[in-house]
Amino acid sequence: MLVGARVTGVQLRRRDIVRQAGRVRPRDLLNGATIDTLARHGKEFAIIATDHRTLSVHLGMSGWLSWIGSDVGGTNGRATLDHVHCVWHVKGPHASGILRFRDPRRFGGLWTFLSPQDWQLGRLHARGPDALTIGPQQLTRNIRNSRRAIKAALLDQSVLAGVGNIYADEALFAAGIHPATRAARLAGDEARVRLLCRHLRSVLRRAIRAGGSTVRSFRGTQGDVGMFALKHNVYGRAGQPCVRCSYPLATAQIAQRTTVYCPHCQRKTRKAFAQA
DNA sequence: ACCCGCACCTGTAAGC
DNA sequence: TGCTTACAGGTGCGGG
Repeated sequence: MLVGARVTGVQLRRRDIVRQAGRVRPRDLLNGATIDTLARHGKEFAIIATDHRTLSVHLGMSGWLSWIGSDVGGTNGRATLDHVHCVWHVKGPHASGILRFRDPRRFGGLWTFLSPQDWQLGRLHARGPDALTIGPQQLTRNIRNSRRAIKAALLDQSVLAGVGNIYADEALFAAGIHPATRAARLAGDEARVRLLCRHLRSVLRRAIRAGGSTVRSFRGTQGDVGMFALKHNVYGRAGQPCVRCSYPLATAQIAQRTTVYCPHCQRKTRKAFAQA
């Protein structure tokens, strides 16, 4: 809906959601631009204009981009303007409508750049490879000198970009890896790193296909809930029986985040797993 | 160099 | 009902 369309108006309702010093002009927020492409790396998204102006968006914990097509008076049309920090009016050959950035907690934000290269330099330089494409060799290289828990490493966006608390827990469960396993120790086990990479990709792909994980407030651009939470095997299921072995799922705090895992299916070493 | 702990926000649900 | 507390999808920074 956005690609090929022209931004005919921008309304910034809350200045400090744009993470930039000094004045923010409408043109910084793509006013007047024609949208050329959309890009994403990890959890960061960008709208790139034909004149190379680039606006990047991070949703943080509670951010939401919503689309209200002017042709449908959908339910989003009556949605509240509470915590809507920026509004774009868009006219295009395929669709016209209103894009809104809403973020109650304001952990998310907008970043403005003159080119996609500036976006790379300014925001992506410290990010690891995207979780959907990272290979076992790259992952091994990025964790082999780290003594922290593998869960903490997966949450570190400079190791790999795109995995958060939900999908870290889900991927570790799928791969049968204990979340507290030392990253460097795991790096020494080629087979298990390969397994982890495969499951990271598969969990993320399936979650995207299901429209994401709605735990409480998450919504897709059309206001729809994501159905992947129904498929969570561990996240949000502490105390409930493991789907694989029925043993009650345990919780731990790792990197200050609630971590849910199966103490039976996720052993720290393959040896222990084999002995079980 | 690495990584922990906390701060940054608001909304919601549970407990009393 | 109303007040208090705990917790939630993320990241950036100070400092140990």
